[in-house]
Amino acid sequence: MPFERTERALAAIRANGGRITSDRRAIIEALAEGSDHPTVEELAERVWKRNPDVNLATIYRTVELLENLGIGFHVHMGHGPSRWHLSDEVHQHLVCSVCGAVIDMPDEVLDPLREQIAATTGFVVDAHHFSLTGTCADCSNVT
Amino acid sequence: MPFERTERALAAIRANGGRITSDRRAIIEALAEGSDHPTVEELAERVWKRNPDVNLATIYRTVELLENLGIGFHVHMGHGPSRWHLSDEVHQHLVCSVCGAVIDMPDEVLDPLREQIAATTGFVVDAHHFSLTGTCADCSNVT
DNA sequence: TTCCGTGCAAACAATTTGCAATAGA
DNA sequence: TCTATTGCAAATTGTTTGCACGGAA
Repeated sequence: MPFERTERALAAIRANGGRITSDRRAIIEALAEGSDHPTVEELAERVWKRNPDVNLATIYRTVELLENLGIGFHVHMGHGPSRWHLSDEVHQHLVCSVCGAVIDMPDEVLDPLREQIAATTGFVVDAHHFSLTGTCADCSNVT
Repeated sequence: MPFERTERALAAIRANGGRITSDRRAIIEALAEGSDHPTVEELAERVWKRNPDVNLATIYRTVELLENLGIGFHVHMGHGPSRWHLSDEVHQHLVCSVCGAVIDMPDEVLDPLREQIAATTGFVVDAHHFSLTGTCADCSNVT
């Protein structure tokens, strides 16, 4: 699975006239390896296990490239740095503002809201770009 | 209205053992004066019309104070700096990622979603902290 | 052989902080 | 008076950029 995603991303870069470098391969493998949402710093840790010589700026440039090609996205989950994931993992994120826990939700949970908002305002909600903040079950109970 | 909100905020500070300074009064008046969501820089412009000597750091410290007292909030609306508003203006924001337009929605639009998520996960969605991104009616049509 | 991609270090934007001076209560 | 608040400048954090070199195609 991670392998397929890696190859698909590399193919997209190639199809766009971009070059496949060992740096890019290491970065994309590191991003495809988990189903989580690493920050650039966290991604760098993984990349450096493969190739310690990859520069941070290169990682920034590569995730930006992936986003421009529509195969990568960044999400803001609370304060702090952006978090990155590949596009075949689109879903919503519930982030607890007390303990920081992250709960993934299928993208469709927003469908009723989307329909209502589209009907009344014409606005098409996309919203994977931001997470939904709130309080998780554990933190709600501890009061 | 802006006057009342200003007095209420000042009272909350006083009730908490804080001191009322001319800087804080100017900052809160500037924030209460509109129903919009200024960044700290934009807020500073308004503050400086009242008192040009207020330091930026003081504005940062004051909005942080308001937030700690529960009478002010910041929202992330797309990239760029946080935007601030007083707590009696709680609502959701739809932000168009194409043209940047901001549409305010009553907070209750999220109620059905809140109920569904609470029922299935126990997570209590708060969510005024982030805006909902997407594409506004105009930008959707232009394709 | 061409350019694209990369390293490096400096630039940047938004925000925070330490500390001495100042001013509310 | 006593301590919270402020100014100032420096430090931080996350990210971007200019430019010369090196490596894919």
